[in-house]
Amino acid sequence: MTTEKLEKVYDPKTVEAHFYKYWEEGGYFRADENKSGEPYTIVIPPPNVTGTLHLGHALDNTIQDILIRYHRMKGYNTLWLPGTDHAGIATQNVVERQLAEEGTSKEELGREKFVERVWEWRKQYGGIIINQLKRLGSSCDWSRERFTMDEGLSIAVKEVFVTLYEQGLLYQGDRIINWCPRCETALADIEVEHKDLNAHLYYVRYPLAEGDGHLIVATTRPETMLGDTAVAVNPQDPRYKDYIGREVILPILKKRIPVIGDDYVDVEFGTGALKITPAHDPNDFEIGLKHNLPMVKCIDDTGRMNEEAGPYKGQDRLECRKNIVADLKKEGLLEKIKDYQHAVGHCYRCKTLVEPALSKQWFVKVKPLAEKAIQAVQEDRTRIIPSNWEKTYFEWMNNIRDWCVSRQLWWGHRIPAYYCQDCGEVMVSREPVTICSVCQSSAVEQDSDVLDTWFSSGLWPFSTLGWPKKTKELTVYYPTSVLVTAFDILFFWVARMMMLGIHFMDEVPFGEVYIHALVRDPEGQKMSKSKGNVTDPLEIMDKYGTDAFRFTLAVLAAKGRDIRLSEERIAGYGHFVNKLWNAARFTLMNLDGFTPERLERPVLDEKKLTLADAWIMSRLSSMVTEVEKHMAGYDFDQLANALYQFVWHEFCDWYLELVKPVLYGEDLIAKKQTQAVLAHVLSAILRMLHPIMPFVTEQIWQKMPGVHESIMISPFPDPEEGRPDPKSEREMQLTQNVITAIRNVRGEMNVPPSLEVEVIAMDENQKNRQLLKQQSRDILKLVRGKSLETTPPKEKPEGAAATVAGSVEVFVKLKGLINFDEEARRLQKELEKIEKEITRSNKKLANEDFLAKAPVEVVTREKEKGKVLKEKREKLAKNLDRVEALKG
RNA sequence: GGGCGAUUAGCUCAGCUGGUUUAGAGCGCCUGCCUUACAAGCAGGAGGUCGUUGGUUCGAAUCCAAUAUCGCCCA
Repeated sequence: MTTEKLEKVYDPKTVEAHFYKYWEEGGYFRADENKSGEPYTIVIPPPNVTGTLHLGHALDNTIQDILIRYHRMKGYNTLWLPGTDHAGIATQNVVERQLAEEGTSKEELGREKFVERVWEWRKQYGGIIINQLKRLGSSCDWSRERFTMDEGLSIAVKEVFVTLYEQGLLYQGDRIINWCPRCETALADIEVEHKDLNAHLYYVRYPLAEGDGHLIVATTRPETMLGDTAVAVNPQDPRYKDYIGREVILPILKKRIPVIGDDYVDVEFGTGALKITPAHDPNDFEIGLKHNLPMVKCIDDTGRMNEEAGPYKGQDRLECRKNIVADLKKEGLLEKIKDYQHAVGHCYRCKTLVEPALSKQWFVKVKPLAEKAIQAVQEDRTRIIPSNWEKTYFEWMNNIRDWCVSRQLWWGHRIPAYYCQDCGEVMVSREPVTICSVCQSSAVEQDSDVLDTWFSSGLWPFSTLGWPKKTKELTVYYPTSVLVTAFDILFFWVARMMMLGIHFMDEVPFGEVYIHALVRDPEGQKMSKSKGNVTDPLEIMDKYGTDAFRFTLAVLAAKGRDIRLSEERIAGYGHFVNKLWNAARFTLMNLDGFTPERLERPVLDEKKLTLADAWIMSRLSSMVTEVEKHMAGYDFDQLANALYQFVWHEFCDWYLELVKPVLYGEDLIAKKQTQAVLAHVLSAILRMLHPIMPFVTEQIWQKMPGVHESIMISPFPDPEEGRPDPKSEREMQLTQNVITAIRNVRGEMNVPPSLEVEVIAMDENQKNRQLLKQQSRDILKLVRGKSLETTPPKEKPEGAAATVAGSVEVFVKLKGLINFDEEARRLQKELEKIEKEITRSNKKLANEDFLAKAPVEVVTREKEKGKVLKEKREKLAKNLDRVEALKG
């Protein structure tokens, strides 16, 4: 058969588009729950529908795709389930902005119309990130794509909400929550980002109601004093304990408020007297409850002061702060202002300053759920990799507080709680409620709030498989095998899935959690749009090809490390893709007339294998073993590096060069055998690389003789496809050393490239001589040599440069060319190197403690090493003497 | 304030449970080559007291302690 040739340069663009379509249309991504085989499941961390692919996604999905493609080739029943997240706040913000541009607003539109608009928006733009994932080569089962607002997933959400309510694990209550005045919604604790701000500590005098004097309180938020309902001091504090029970006048509002005693007050902080604002601070709230204080909210939902703020009503909270400080100063009640640095909460979506505020919300009682989630990790039912994240996980889970799940948004899962307008009854129900179950009134209204997006994504590993229905998919694919994500959503998402998965499925949602690094810019900064340091993965893929990009991500994905992505690095691995391409081009050019019986296990005449063939087969065997090891350990950097090393520096640099004489030679039987090995090793390389570089490997694969199917479903190589052969590896090692030594001489002595040199190799070891004789054709070819004489040690040739490779003394005849000064210098340099090593080795061996305490094999090895070094030194020294004499 | 991590070649990073590592890779640098797979290439080369100081050990880039610098998370 004839082989189609490849183009000279690999062109990623056409290949990528072509093969993605080929895979998708061929149904290669599709999972089948009725198929046999051990299941291997990954659910994608669903990106926001509003999102576009960033480097974090690229890394995350590249890793998942590597795992999925690998396991698919290994014969697992593989499912990679994709989808997107409805991203409540983010999506609502996007559509609101769109409305603003049109000169309207969601309020003008009304809730129903607005939600329709969001769905429309989703239909139009929601597929963007999905297409970008395809661009990356992700082999997801798109026929199972899910969206957190899908009907099925919405049923799951309702079921979970109602069940938790029935179990007493979900309640409505008045608590301090984090309020974003821009988004006008409550946020969960972890949706708040704390940033250090340079602020001020204001010392304010609160005059005593009876008699002279005052208490000074220190606060960072003077505007909240309008909601103060007490001043607290520590009862142990001698400065203040007599004030307890008296009253002070709240400045500005001139209200009388009590001085109370509470251990909570830190005597060291500020003045030791603490203003208490129960409606605007979580700690003050607790104290307020304990002491039965009134709770006065003075800031409204938009961040403005309300009627409780008296003269400041209608002012923005920060404007009010300025004014109130000015007024206090005027009244002589401001003691001093100190610079003060402290962490202030910001909305993680819009970066607005968050306001702690008293509010009626729905909460999940997470403690009991968290306990089981902690246990699961302690018992290794879920392994977190790398394991140092376990500590962080435990830390967070142990200090977890009730989870505020209601959001004052319009876009999301509407809370299935209903309120009777007549008798006030609260009804939580799976079905819509129209009649009050207590008073039969029909004045029933559903809660206007929606649920936190993470509430629905917390169900992702099982809601996507059909839960609460008992589906075949659930039995086959749950629990999932591994969850791949960055640490920044370990708590947001992973912890929630753990808690809810265990609670509702009675089984952990995933056996392993692989936490990978965060991608940063070359300066180590977190990439963000506001910093303008964002690298667009799509531009990268356009420029260097998807395979080069994916390979780079894999190489950089070392555990427990942030990734700094530089373009030069990607370009470098682009060269690797091209190298592979050209190696394949060469191979295919030389397979004419060859039809493999079996590509995976070539039929070989073991006795007639050339040294190169036996060697590469042996190396291949170890390579496969290594690849499997790294794959199992999530060591993608080592995986990629090992393959790079093997392909470039063993397969290309050595094997392909050694194979040329056979392929161009007359011995047709030998040629056929080498063709079989060559084709086989290339095929194994392609299959090993395919999970990382899917496109180029598929393109080459399709050109291989005898191939009719996608590489995606070809078997992943196993070590048996190679042929472990330590003897050949040893022999090849010696051959390579001799070749390198001669090349070294040529380079150092500036031998003109066109000059073919005569070489003499001396060795007492007869086997070595025989080996070199056998390999002389290859050696001569790789060093541009004219002749190779192998002999036992004898008189050294004149006018030759000498070097040593193992036990072999190598002489390169350079009569007339040789510059003795230069040769002496070269030998001197080599000797110095050796001398250093010998000194080191001698020191070790002279140490009696070493001989006594180190393991025997280490000592033996060291002795052996010392012997070899000394022999080498002797040879070099003799040659140096000779050269020095000739210099004479 | 508590916790985690980093510090290795000019740059970006590997180096896993101490001893075949004489500390590696990519990019960059120097020398020579357009050798019919690849100049996105080939061959050769230079470049590191492994942040600092102590300790453990026969042996430390690797383990321990302190310290410096930087980064992240939590309060």
